[in-house]
Amino acid sequence: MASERYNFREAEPKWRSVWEERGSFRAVEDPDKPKYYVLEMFPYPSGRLHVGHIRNYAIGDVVARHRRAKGYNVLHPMGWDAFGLPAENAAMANRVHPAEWTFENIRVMGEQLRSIGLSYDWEREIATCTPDYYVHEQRIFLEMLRAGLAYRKESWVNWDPVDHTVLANEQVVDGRGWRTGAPVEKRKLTQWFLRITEYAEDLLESLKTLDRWPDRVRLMQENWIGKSVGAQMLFQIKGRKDRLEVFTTRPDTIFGASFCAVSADHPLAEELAAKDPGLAAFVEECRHLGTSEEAIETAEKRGYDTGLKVAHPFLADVELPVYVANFVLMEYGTGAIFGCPAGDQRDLDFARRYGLPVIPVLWPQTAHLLSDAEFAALPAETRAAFSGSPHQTLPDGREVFHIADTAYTETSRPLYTYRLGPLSEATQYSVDEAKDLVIKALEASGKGEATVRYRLRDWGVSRQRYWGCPIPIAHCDHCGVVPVPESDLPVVLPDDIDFDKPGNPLDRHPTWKHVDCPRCGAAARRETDTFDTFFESSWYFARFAAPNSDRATDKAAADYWLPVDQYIGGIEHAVLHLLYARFFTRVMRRLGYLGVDEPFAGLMTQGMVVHETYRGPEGEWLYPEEVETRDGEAVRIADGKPVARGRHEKMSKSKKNVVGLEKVIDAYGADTMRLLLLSDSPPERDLEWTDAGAEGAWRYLNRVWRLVTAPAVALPPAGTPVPGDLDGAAAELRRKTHKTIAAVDEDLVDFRFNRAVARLRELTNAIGEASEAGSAAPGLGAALREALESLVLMLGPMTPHFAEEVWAALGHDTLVVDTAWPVADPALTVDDSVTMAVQVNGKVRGQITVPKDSDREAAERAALGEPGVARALDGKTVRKVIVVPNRIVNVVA
RNA sequence: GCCCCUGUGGCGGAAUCGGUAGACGCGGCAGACUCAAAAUCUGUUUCCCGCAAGGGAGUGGGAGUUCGAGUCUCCCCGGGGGCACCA
Repeated sequence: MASERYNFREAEPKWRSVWEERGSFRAVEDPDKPKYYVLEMFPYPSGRLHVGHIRNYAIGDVVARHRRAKGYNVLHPMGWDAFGLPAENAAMANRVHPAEWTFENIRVMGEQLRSIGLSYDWEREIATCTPDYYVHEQRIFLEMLRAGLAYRKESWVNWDPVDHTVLANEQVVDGRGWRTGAPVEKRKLTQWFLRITEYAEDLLESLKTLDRWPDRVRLMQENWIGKSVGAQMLFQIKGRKDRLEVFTTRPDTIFGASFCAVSADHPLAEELAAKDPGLAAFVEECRHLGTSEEAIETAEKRGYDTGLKVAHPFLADVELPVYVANFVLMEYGTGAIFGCPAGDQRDLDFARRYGLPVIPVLWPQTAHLLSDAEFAALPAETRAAFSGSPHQTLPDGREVFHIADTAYTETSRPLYTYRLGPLSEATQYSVDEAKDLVIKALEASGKGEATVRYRLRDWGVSRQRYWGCPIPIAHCDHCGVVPVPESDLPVVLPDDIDFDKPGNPLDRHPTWKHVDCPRCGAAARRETDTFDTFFESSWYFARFAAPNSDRATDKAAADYWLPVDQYIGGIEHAVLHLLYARFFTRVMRRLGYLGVDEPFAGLMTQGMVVHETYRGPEGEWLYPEEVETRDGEAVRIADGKPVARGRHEKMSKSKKNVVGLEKVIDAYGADTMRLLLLSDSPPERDLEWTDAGAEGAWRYLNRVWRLVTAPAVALPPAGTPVPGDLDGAAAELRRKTHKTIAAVDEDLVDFRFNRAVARLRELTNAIGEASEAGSAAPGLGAALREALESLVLMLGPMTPHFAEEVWAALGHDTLVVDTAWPVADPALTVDDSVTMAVQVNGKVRGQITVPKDSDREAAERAALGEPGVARALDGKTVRKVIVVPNRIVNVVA
């Protein structure tokens, strides 16, 4: 006798071991089958998983299982992004070795992932902190070094004072470290860099080919790469031999230039500061200026006059003073600018402060350019209006232009009146024409040229930390920087380290860093920096193709599996990991490892799982299980004190609004959790986790369970064909079944899991209704069996254990994971008759049911015969009837 | 400041092409079963007027295009995100 409720506690472990024994998810290259590589961003093993983490994997598993059922050869691997700072922090806090901490977390999280029935090929599991894995990146690095794609240089870097390490530009968010949130300091250090900028144009251009990526992510990468088209200009420094190199996107404004300025970090500033204590003090001050948003908003535009002058490239009698200015960034362009106060607000603020000329070079062609004298003659209140905009209409009707303290940056007008110095006196050009004229003149005189600049910087990969991949380099007093020979790889991290003091334990290790120079044999020092941990995640997808290869990957296997057909992960990696991985793929192709340029053909960025937050009487965060609702008020269970319900936020340990995985699985089973994670919201949006939602999903599974185990109408045995000539409830159910199959298939391909679930629930409702409606109808049992079996097969990707249990209960001795996706009969997905709405003047006044594809006349006749329509038309003349076949009739009266 | 996304019942959301707005679920309400409860089932649930039949309004606000607009165009408002002293 079947139990009234589905027993997930027994069923879930049982089916998992069946799949495991049969190797159901093992991936083997097979050239005769279409391949499909689905990958979820692999996790950092930080501790325990909660339900918020699972959404990503649940989505990936639906995709993998659906594709498998559709006949694809699916690769669905899982691994661990296992190097990282939390392991070191845990080591310092708990005196546990980072490796021990990491592998324990991998064990726990691996068990957790296994407990939800994800269809991974666990034989391909990798952990990036093992020498087996990182030896390959040491080799790739040495190959990059030889190819000129890696280099060492001294530069200003972002220093995280809490983690005691350098950060890449991508890891600095609003002037703060991405992990610690601490304000980033500037330090000058010698670091290893990877030449990602060499691929800037390719990375930008190829974004256009990634048509299965969200536009949002492509846009963010586009902004990050930040292409600017402009000109490089050379200004001769008076009394010196060298020239000042400046980058501008607006060469057309050169005739409005009134000064040049360089960054405090510019070599010229450093050189001059050595002899000028005032300048040295100013430079020092600039370096301490914060880079946060508030700091920038409030910072005044300040400068220090170096006393140097440069020649204007076109005007022989004009000299421009050179300042060191606090608003010029060394990181962008050349670290030097020319200032055109009329066309740039910062330059204008600066010019007003230091009494520099403001020379308009462009203004709306219809406006009269006021001279200073004309402007001074205006009444005070009229002059005040120019603070808002330099373009004004005077009380006497004259349209005029004069710059007070707002620069004129308008660029949307096609034509300006330009003052292009000797190139042309005031005349009309578009901005683009003016730029071209100036650039041609620059190139003709050897004082500059058209150029393209990118915001993207080379990727600094040195980290002053222990728990990362050692950089395979030795430093020798005689030979300098010497790569470790390939035969000596891997350079393995030492185990015996201590974390008593902050900083890098590799630096303090008594023996590890001492090594004989690979070139001359003299005593040398190992590089003690390790790689940025984004190094590991930049190529792991290629390793999964051949996880045991003695090369980073196997070319044939990689050619078979790559690119990843569907990648799934959080939006937070839109520029970090996803950009680095695209770069690495290009590098690995160049080095002969891969045959593709783009690692991820399809990308889906899933939303977060959010949960209500709770705060107790003292404002402290409370876990959901500490809170209950009494008489509509939230109270703390322990003492009944009132609890404030807060915003619904991303599940996080710090806000305590997490729901433990084990708790949910214990109460409802993994399938209920999976179903809820898929059903309530579209995957790219945030999803609210509620107990009521879990209850609802659990109720649904039991409803299906009862329909199968206690059917109202006896089901024929498995394998009984459905009669071709059904009618009534049986025929209707059959149509519903086939329509659902077609629709769900499409929904899953398009990641509309919430809609797929809704359709399955509709089919379930239809099954329930049909069993009640016509117990005597001929063929109903067979139609019910077909409906139930289709339903179960379609539930397979979402609730896999449940589907197997129900499939067996339906009398099958096969597995759902080995059964093909149901096929919709096209003849059964369309109806013979259609219901059309009838509108009168755009308002719905009735409905008609007519044979499908009825001609216009028939539909019109039926529509006008509707009582509700006739009533609405009473006393009116029909002027026009619009018939949209099979959809709508609109009567215009 | 620039760029992007988004706004639909009490709530999550559906409406693929401009064609019956609110599928499906959550929550609520009423009822059945029960000694009672749980579980389950049935009905109902956008708002307003009405006993009802029926009518009116309605997709953030305003205008427009159209026989017809949640969907297209323009302006405005709210929410979220990205970039940013970027020359």
